[in-house]
Amino acid sequence: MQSSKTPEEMEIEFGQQLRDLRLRRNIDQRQLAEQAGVALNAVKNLENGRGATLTSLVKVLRSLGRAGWLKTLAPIVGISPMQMLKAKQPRQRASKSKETPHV
Amino acid sequence: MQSSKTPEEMEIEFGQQLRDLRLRRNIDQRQLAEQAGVALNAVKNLENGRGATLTSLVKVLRSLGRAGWLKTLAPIVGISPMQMLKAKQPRQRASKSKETPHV
DNA sequence: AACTAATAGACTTAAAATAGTCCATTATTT
DNA sequence: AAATAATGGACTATTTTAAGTCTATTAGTT
Repeated sequence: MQSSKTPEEMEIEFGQQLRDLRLRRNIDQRQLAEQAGVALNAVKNLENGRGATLTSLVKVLRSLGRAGWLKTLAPIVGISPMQMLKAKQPRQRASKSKETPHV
Repeated sequence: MQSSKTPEEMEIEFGQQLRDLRLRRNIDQRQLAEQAGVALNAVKNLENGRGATLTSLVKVLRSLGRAGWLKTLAPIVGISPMQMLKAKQPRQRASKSKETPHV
């Protein structure tokens, strides 16, 4: 079942997590902004889900020591060593026959 | 050891993961943009790490079925049931004594 | 209870992203 | 190998965010 949260709600909840991480380090928004190299307003926007850029997010995550999280988006789908031998080079573009897999 | 990648590099690698997810579903950028409710350019920006908004990212993630990933940023730090009883309400602001924990 | 400091919100200007369109390039198909 | 379709890149106008500053509120301290 899809949680059917709106993008706005999701941004707010996401911001709460960012705040959580910051508070665990016990630094205020101003300090975080400084360390991350963004404006105080950028941090406010992120934590309150009021709209932000991916760049601001990345800088803040680095500053919070959670940059590694960004690498966990697309988990590797492992294939057996035997199959690996005859594995084709991965697609670089979507193929013509539409609507296929649904992973 | 910090990977010391620049924010720019990180955005590019992140975009490659987004592309990966899209290709697993075998849909093209145009289809993804439509489904997500963003412009084709927004998808291009995301996948090529050329700058994007958090809103665009959230919409695209939803469309790719990876909205749940957004909830995994700040893992819960569990405490024992006994300690839970006397647990104070969590901080809502950073405290005065600066530079403390380093989680 | 009074004080202090962290955060929210509004405002302005500059910078950046979105949306829409067109053309060039290149992977994939046939 | 030729045809087709997916993607990259550039461009313009519009919208959104960043950055900087100020004020109001309120959590946390003393």
